[in-house]
Amino acid sequence: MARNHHHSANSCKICAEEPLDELLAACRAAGLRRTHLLLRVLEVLQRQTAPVSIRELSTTRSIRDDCDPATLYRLLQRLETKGLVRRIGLHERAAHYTLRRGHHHDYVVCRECGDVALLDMACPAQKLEREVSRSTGFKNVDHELQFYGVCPKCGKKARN
Amino acid sequence: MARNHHHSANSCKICAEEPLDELLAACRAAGLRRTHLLLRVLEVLQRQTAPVSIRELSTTRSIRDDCDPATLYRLLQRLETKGLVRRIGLHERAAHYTLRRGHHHDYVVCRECGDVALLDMACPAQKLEREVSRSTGFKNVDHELQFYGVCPKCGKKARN
DNA sequence: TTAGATGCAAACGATTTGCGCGGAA
DNA sequence: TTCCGCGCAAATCGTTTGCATCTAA
Repeated sequence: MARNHHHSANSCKICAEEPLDELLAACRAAGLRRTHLLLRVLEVLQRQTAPVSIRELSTTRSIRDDCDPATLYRLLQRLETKGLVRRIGLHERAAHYTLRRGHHHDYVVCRECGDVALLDMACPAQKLEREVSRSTGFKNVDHELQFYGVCPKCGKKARN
Repeated sequence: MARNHHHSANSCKICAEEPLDELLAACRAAGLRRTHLLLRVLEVLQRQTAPVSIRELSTTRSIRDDCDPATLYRLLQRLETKGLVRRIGLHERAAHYTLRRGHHHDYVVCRECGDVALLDMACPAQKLEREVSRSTGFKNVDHELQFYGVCPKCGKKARN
């Protein structure tokens, strides 16, 4: 089961690409310092619609040179704590991160190659959060929904 | 963020507890051998409604003695490949497993202590699988839906 | 008898942590 | 000048793998 990570994710028609300035403003407001690494990471996350792993970040050209893994982990933890990125589990070994964009997104993940595509549809779970909270007593409920399947590319390979 | 794993999961009113015999029959049909470890693992999974991690399995009284972690991992991989258990990511470091019961289940996970509760409600994502397949070209689509929140116990602690 | 399971030990990959230094505010 | 963030190195944890041995079928 090789994981290629083409990231064919189509972009969302609703979420406009947030300018870097605004992201930085949000970071400052959250008490983060305007670091070289922060800048680079935001740039990458901004142009990526699919969730990105730390390994992928750390091998990105612009980041590769000046990047210690530990620092990267710490930065993304900070960003997540401040609510600026969302951490997502995709059944890969490694966690993945996305910017928190205008509205909630769900994903389809290929079981064969790990490719992730963004879903551009009304999320059916969001309206249930309240119901879940009511029925279980859990507070502050949000959710994570992923679909898993075999992407067209891998489907084709299998048929040969 | 300590993870306690009380597993307060309430049981599902619909899924009857499957007799061990039937489980074993299914395993045999899948080509698995009736091993000591297999028996023990099935027993534990059967009485647990919440997903269980391999660590939890390996520290269960009945399993602890005769259990090498590598063997346990391999067994659960086999069981998953054969479609007998479901592997679930819960934002914990470790994967969790449940028996594939009568019908699909979703879960609420406590962000503080990691406690997992079973949700006994109609799953809103199941009917979307076809739609996702159609709109993305992914085949053989299923899904995983988890809600995250703060469980009553942890909510109380925070208020003190 | 034989393919499938196991135990042990070692490798691996993702993530975390401690500590002393450097840079943004 | 003061913390926050950084780099480096080592530790930890979950998981995988190779290999010789064992055992259910």
